[in-house]
Amino acid sequence: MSTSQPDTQPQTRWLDAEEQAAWRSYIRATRLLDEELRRGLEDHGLSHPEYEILVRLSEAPGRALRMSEIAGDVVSSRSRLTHTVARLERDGLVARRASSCDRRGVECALTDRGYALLEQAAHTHVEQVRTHLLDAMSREQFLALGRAMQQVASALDPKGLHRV
Amino acid sequence: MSTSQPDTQPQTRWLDAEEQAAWRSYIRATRLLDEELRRGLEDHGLSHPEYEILVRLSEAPGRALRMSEIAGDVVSSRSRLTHTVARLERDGLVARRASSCDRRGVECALTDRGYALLEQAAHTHVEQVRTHLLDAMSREQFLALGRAMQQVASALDPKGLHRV
DNA sequence: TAAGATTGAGTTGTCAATCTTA
DNA sequence: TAAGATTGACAACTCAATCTTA
Repeated sequence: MSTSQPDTQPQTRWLDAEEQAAWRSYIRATRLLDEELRRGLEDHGLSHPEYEILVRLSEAPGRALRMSEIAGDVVSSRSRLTHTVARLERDGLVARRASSCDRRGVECALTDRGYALLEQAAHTHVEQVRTHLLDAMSREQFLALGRAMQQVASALDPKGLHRV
Repeated sequence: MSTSQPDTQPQTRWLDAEEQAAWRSYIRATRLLDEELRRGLEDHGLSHPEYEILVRLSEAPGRALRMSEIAGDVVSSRSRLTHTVARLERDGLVARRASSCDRRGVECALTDRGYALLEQAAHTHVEQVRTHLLDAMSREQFLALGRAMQQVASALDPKGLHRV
């Protein structure tokens, strides 16, 4: 859409040429990177959302988390998380059990098989992140990018809860 | 996955703590922003991929492009583009016709209805981009982010072709 | 009444196979 | 043979409705 038109609708703050170029670079790079990472994980039979769930579980005490905690961590709707975890469970990578404290809740635990697969996938994945993101810029640029994105995340989800 | 383990597999360059934090901020912010933008466009009956296709068409001479050009622009597989454009055509937002020069090709043109819808959706969308991305950081931060992402895009797709 | 989680129906995306023309 | 584009089968995601317990 044009960036500097007279603006018949009220108060739309269009992007100027530089902002627009930056925005398009952002969109294009995120799309290309997503695609690249998807292909890397595909070789291990994992989608990116699935991979991230396994990562969070691997870092949790007892390698287990409640469904709602995972959903907040990986920015997923509860519904999507249920479907995704159902697949992971079908493949024997995680196991679900009723939560001990809150009987409405469900705990999801990483299996040994899940951990083993994650160990393999992580090599590929981290190497890809480094190659395509870190190696494309200076360390300082990357850390600055991280700070900027942290600000974005905080503004969109101040409590880190990611309510859906 | 852990960031500094002994590394039994060869030559995996793990992320250090700062790099890892930056990477997670990036992932989290992009997920949250995607979600937010999706909801904004939903009110206009458009997905983000659909919106981007309409934008590219609106900027093209004659408001028309070949399918393969669109695919490169918006980083989509040909197959996905065909499905998406089929939906846009069903809704009367674009129209396809055989390419004049190359009879293998197909041209896709924005309809008046498509342009009108885009004009409306663009207000919402641009306002969201500004609110959630631009307003979350300084202008210089944002332009720096754009430069970094431009480097990433160039590395992933040097010719700007996005071969799938 | 609300929170945690799941379900099923419909939509969108992926992959491999196919068709047409260069 | 290869490039442009499409197709259909299958997988993943979204939304609204449902079920259970707090």
